[in-house]
Amino acid sequence: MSGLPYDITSSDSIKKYADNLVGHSLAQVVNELPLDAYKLTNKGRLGSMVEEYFFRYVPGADTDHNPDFREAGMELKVTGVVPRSPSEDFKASYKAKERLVLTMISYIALADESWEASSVLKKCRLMLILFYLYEKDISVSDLKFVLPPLKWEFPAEDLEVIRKDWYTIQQKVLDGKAHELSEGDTFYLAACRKGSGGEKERLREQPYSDIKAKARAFSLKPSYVNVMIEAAHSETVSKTLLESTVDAERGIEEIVREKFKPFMGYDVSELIVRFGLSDQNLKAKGLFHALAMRILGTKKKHLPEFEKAGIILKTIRLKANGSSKESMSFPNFDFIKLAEQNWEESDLYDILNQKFLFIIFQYDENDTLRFKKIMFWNMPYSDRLAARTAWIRTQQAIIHSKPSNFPKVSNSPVVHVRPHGRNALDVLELPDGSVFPKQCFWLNAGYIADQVR
DNA sequence: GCATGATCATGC
DNA sequence: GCATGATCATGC
Repeated sequence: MSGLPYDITSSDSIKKYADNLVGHSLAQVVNELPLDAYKLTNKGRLGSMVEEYFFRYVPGADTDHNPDFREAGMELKVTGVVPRSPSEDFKASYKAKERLVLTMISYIALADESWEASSVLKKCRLMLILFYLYEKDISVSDLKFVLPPLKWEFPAEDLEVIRKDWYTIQQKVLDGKAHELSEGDTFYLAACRKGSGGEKERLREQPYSDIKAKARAFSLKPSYVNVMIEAAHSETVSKTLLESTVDAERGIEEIVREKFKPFMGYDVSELIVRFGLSDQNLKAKGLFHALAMRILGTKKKHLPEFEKAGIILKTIRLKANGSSKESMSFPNFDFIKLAEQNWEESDLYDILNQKFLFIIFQYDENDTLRFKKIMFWNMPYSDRLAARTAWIRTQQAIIHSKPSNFPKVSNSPVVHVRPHGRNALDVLELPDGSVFPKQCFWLNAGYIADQVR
């Protein structure tokens, strides 16, 4: 056995291990970095340091253009991103700092290769890309990794464009014009300059001309890397919860518990980074909901299994003392419709008969919000009776145009009624023709805390 | 443009 | 410190 915390033959296992880097710098996740690592500011060293100290993986001498993780057939790439300016109308809020260098070009070898047997394809067919936030003059050990690691396989159409690019570059070499290569020659794959121009350039030989050419490497253009960054943002782990009949046999509840279990006790801000939500608006009120869905493996707001089972996912923030920070809202109701319904045909009746999945967070003594646990819940019968009483009082208040009689926390033990619109001007009509701010039923914060305990 | 899933703000 | 009223970012 390798003794490594991941399976070197499995690209998925390697990727999963790489998740541990997200939100951190190398110095934060590796206990014993050599001292000089803290002084290095040459970003080019980061890739090999990640390989050596994080993956603790040092493959044998590579004379044959194998990918870094030879057994898994996957090349590791570490590349810098910088924030996009807010005005740029892109989803991702990072962009590539630079082109992504794939492998050095040997003009001599290139002349005799075919694309299918080329060193660049052999090495980079499958890549694991780690994105770090570029900062000037920062030690490489302190650079933070952002975005989820991206396991990248070129889409077939892209690979075709790249194949043509590769032949364009090769043709220039065959024409004895390696010294005239330019990044503008090609579309996705480019022959980029390698080595700084300032110092005495080390020129290279080319096979069909005596003129020496600048050292170049195969690279993906920054624009292409930006597409990869988009992909890292939007990558979906899985669309469904139950990925096999084996999962299905174990049941929704167990699978869900398993998904959340690894993150119990985690600082929520850490999870937000790990699940690629860090660059979204952290004030979005659906943030924790989005986080929960990502832990479940989807970027969407719905999971088919939850839809089918009628499971309502709700997030709860508890204070350090165990009381709930907020009451829990439901969709707003139509006054006129509610006035005409029976309890059994009401929306609230439906909701309270459904199964809930509570995702529970709690502030610790240091005011750090941590993921505490999950809980499947449905409302006990006696509490549904209390909710019915509140619903009937609400109906009476509507019928008699007395919104001030809506049940309140102070006079209703389980649910109460409160505004739920865009603002006070977001109104609906009452049966008497007047309007009133939209309202909805809320589970009392105190009641939630009791149920969670 | 509105429903959704929430959190924020304030007054008692 | 809680109850109540108000509002927000987002996705469909």
